[in-house]
Amino acid sequence: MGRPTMEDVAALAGVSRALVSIVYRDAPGASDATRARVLAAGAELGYRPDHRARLLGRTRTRLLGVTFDVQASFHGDLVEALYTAAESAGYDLALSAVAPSRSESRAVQSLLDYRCEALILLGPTLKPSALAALAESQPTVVVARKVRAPGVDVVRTDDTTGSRLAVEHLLALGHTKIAHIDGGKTPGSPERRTGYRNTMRAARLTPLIVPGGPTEDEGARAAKTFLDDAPRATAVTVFNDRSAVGFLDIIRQSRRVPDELSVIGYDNTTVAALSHIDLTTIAQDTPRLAAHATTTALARLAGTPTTPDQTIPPTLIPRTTTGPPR
Amino acid sequence: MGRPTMEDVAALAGVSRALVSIVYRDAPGASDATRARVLAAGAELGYRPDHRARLLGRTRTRLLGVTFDVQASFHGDLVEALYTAAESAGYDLALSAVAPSRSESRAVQSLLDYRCEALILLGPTLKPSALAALAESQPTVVVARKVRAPGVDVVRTDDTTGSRLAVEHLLALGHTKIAHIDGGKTPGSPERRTGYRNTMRAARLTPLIVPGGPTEDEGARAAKTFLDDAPRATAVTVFNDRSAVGFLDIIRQSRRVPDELSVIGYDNTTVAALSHIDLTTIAQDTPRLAAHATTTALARLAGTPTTPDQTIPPTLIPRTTTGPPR
DNA sequence: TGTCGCTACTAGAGCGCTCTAGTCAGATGC
DNA sequence: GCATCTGACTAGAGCGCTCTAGTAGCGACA
Repeated sequence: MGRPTMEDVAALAGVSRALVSIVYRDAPGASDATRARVLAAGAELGYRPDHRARLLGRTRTRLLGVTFDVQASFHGDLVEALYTAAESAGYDLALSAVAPSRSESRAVQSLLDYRCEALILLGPTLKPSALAALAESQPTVVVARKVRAPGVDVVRTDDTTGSRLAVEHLLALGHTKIAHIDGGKTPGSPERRTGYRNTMRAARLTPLIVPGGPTEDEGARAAKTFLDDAPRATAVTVFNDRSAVGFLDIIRQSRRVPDELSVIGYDNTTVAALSHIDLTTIAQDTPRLAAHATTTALARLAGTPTTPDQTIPPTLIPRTTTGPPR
Repeated sequence: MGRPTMEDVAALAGVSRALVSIVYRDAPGASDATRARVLAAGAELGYRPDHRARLLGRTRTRLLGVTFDVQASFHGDLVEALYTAAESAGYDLALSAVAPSRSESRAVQSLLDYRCEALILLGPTLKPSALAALAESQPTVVVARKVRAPGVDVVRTDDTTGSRLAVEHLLALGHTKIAHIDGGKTPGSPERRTGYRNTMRAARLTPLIVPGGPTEDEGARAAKTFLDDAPRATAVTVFNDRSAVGFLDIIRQSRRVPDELSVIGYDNTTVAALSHIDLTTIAQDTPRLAAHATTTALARLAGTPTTPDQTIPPTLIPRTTTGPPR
């Protein structure tokens, strides 16, 4: 027999199936008394509308497909924020995980099979051409990656501003000898480098960039280069938290942090927040990223023009790895 | 007009809708020639079966509902493994995230609305009574948490064995003075403590347990207690990786690791694998956990008797925080 | 030649909803 | 008193599939 259907509720309440539908959709056309009676009958039977049938019945699925990397904790934050954003727009989320053994195109296909109205891809690695192809059949929003693909909307953090915030924080503390450990050719690295350089120049200071990369190891390696290249620097902005953690691990052997050296990371990962690391960092504004992604997808759906590349300003999270110079 | 339907494919291939269904379900009853012709027509139209309609049409949804914590990277591993396990059983996964702003019961309800055949809950925090209630309407498997609730199957790592492995690794390296930093009243803590104690006793050694907890801070605090209580210990097994990382951070100020002190964590988190931490640890066998969870759910579905509490042995991941005593 | 058995296919009734196009009282207007 | 309107409710046709029951065609066998 399985779970109760709308028919069962209708029979118990002594009304038609259609009326039950009206009540459960919260649509106009039922008196308050009947409404209450139907809901009571539904509750008694433990009725819950079948989502599949509901989706099939109406033209619009009110479903937003989201792909995310199962390992990226930043994606976790975004998914949470997307739930909130989608819900307030009356949409539901269909999640599809990307993992080493589950490719992104696989994940996307399964979302399409559910007839999601739009796609929100978190940090996708698909080629621009593949993204453009997806965008042809439904609105496609890329979050947290800078890509140019026709028809694809991008919502990302303004990394140039992020870097500027980091440098300005250090300037405000009184630092003048500020170096930057860069992220090599990682996405986002050019923007963060530019933000650093521009802010330094605006303050009439000399930028000093140490080559680095996105991992702890590269941060650790950069620490050695840093000691040689910029021994007199009193502060450093690092490409990201992971790199900063590796950097700190080495640098602490010869410098007290923050007394002798202030360090800022980027991303506000959970590792940065660990009490024994307690890294000052730049946080991406996940609720706004999520809200903009949702709004953009819905705007496309509605045929409203969208801004294809939106940047959201990040914020500084001051912790204990930064302080005034000695 | 939207996406092509089965009807469109049928028309193009010059066959009935039912035949197209047969072909796409890979069911017997179509000649090879027709099969090819139908698939060609489908490909030409870019047809993909509508998942919702497919689910509605058949009695069984072949859908496994999974709740997971969006922040727990361990859950990420499990989700990946579950995709693999479910797929080989011909099932698909419906994911529902649990987050601070999205309660577990919320997540479960949305899975039920999709008429999942069974529920797989990763580290759920629901009360046993709530779990039992869920188990009444469909198979419910709890992964990575020890709970006793009628009708609920549990699949978890054998933590006693995990602790034993840790101690045996240290014994094999030649250690005899081995302490344990425990996890307080965290789930799993009693089992891990027991495993440590039993293995020590079996080796005719005196167990020494230092109170601790699951976080970095508690690990760091335990490090101070440890230096007072067990100054002569040459090795220590810590409740989990997070605690071990905090412990290491403090202990390294007075002891060289592993020369003067060997340290083992538990969980094999990504943090443990970071090259500058490189923590020897105990890894949970996620593929097997996932496989057992899936198998158990399907067995319940089939009416086969299940083992309500299954434990999977973990494995030791040797890294550089352990070595022979000086 | 009749009928049995097969394979290859089709017709059509669901699945559990949504939603358009009604019906049918009873209130309102003139 | 009659047409008109409105609010409350129902009938029934989909949505895009699955799946059971059934048919058509054909070779085999007695």
